[in-house]
Amino acid sequence: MFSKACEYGIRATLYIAQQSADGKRVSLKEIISNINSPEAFTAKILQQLARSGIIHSTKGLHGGFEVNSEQMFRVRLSEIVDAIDGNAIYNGCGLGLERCNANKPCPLHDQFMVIRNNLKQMLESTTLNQLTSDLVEGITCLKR
Amino acid sequence: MFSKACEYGIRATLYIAQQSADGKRVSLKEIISNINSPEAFTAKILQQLARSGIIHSTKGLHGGFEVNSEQMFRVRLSEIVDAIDGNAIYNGCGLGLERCNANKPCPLHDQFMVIRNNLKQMLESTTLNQLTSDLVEGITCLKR
DNA sequence: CATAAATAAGATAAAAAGGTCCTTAATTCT
DNA sequence: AGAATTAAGGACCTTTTTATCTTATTTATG
Repeated sequence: MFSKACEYGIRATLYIAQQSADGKRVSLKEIISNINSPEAFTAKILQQLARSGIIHSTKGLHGGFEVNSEQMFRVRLSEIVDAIDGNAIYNGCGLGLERCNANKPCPLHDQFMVIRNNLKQMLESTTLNQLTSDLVEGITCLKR
Repeated sequence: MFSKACEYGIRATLYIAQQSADGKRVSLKEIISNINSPEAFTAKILQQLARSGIIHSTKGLHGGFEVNSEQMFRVRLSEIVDAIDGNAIYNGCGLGLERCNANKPCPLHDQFMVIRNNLKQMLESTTLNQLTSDLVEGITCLKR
């Protein structure tokens, strides 16, 4: 469904958000050990997320990553997916046709439309904030 | 969503089914020109589909591919996807966790469950037969 | 039976995704 | 100022996916 980079990106962002909700800034090392992801690769993804305005990064001693309160409430999962995987998952044809639309649809056009719209709707309506509370309470987890 | 191989596999199978509904056996060259896919790569995928019992192949002069009537009514899209991409799209965790389940769910477990179940249900309930009539009538298409 | 037409199969190549390493830049503490 | 710590960035490597090339094998037909 998503690329590995996108999976790590979402998990990392949620971990950062969880800790930010607690007023804590976190380092790359702390992130990777809590989401179980490869260090250097995760660093690249975090750079990308920071450049996209999804998370905030600070260099130097006591630096690290955080999600400010504006981001906590504004950022939707769709924004992370767009930043890393692009919009092919919503816009592209499920069977790989270049120009597939209601006029000249592929045989699964309507069926895919329903599923993709559900996915799109879910990602666009879910904010970081909504997912952090269950994490904080230990109901959900980001590794294993 | 699906790999390129799977996209070509579904399109090829539907083209073969469409022609089989008309009593015609089709060659690799005819398939690729009608679904717009790379020749040698498509040949590999067709081998795999034939080994999996999804289509039937015949060697030699006047050979080619066809879908017999048993296959036409038995084969679901899910069977093609399973044969080429495996079941990760249904079974795997959306965020890439090894062991994600209702007891220790990832933050998107429930949301993904709904979407995946819809997809699974759609693929498992759709037969080749159901998709060929619209193709024959020119309502849907397999290239462009 | 030779030939042409067709798929099967194995080896190879190219491109993309996944991942690492090393140096640089920024910041803070002493 | 200098050392320590942290992220940023560029080059590089590895694996997987996508795709091709070459050589069998099969079969209908003149």
